[in-house]
Amino acid sequence: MGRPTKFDREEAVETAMETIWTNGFEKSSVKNLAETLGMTRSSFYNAFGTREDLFLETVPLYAKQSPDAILNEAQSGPVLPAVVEMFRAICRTRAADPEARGCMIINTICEICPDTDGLGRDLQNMIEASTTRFEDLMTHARENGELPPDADPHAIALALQNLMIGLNVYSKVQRSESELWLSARTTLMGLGIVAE
Amino acid sequence: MGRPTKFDREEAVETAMETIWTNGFEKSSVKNLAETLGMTRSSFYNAFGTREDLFLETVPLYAKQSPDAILNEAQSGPVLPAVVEMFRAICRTRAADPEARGCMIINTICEICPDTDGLGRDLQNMIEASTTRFEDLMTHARENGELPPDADPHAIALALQNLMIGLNVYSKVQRSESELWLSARTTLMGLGIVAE
DNA sequence: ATTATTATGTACAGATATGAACATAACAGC
DNA sequence: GCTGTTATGTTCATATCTGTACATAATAAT
Repeated sequence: MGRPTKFDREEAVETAMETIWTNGFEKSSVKNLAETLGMTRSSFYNAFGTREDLFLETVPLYAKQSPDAILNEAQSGPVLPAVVEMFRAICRTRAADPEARGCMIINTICEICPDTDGLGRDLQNMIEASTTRFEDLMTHARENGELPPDADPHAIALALQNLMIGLNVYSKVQRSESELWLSARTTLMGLGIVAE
Repeated sequence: MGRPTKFDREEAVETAMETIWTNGFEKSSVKNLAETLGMTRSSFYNAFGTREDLFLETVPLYAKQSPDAILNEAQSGPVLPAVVEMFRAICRTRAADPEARGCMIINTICEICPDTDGLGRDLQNMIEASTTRFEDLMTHARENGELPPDADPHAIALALQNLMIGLNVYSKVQRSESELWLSARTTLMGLGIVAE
């Protein structure tokens, strides 16, 4: 029913993600995006609604390939090695990116926050969810005996969240993987997440 | 000699700083800035050159009131308390800003980096200088006996630099001073910068 | 084939941006 | 008063961007 779309939506969302990731949200104008996607602005508005709508549609796709995705897999057994591996992956991935794009989500936060309503609110919620995930993992680790009984999961989670944000931004100017990892590892050692 | 300027340059630079800090570098167009400064674009170009030139002119002014300015004062005696006080000041200042603007320098890095030449290069150098300052302070602290002899000033400096970047960005979505400080304090305790 | 539905293309009207060219204004010094 | 110098104002030529409005094209269902 109705005229069929000339483009593949999934493909378009992925292209949009790459464009926004590379050029930033604000620089990715509707005109720019529509041209990149090979359609008129008219079709863009019709297919995706606002630019913010499309951005939100790219988020799950981005999340799938984000270094922190491994933390979403159900952990059986020790959790700290997975956390360490994630931070290692952040350092590796960000340093390996020749375009030094950092993290699309955190870049967008830098660009548009503060913004209590709309997209800014959504981004804020994503960070909150990430922090909660860290806290759950730390609580689990304490129950596991991976962390001492007097460890504070909430405090550690906040520190990890900050470390994660920092690395993704720092990687834009600090292009050495080993220096990034030294920064992360030193912090993680202090937090008792990595042993030696 | 020549027609006198109608505006006070220092005042104009400060206004420009506030504008860029609040709205971001990219959103501060020459038109926008010129209007805010009460002059035509023509006068703007004549007085300041490019937008990047003006930005660089605002940097020393920004640096003067930045929370990390206290680290530039020559330290006689213990250095770690000054470092702790600086991180406390970052949390306090960023949380107290009703506009949640974060740090002007780091915001601009997020916006325009990667960018190996031009303004991006300058910003990269600023971060490098900051890291070196941390490393000097940590070396000093080790000689002072404030840090153990086996402490690694370089590694700690990288961790502190990352913490600093993280806090300034995190503060845009985490608006609670106490949560920010808990994040920072937990990291600092792990690094042996703050005792209890 | 007609109809309803949806995608797409074109056009409008206005806002914003850039940088340069050129004229004009206001001063200092001779 | 004239001249050189610099700040400022005006205008030009373009380009980008936004959102909407309306026409057209291509399908599915009847």
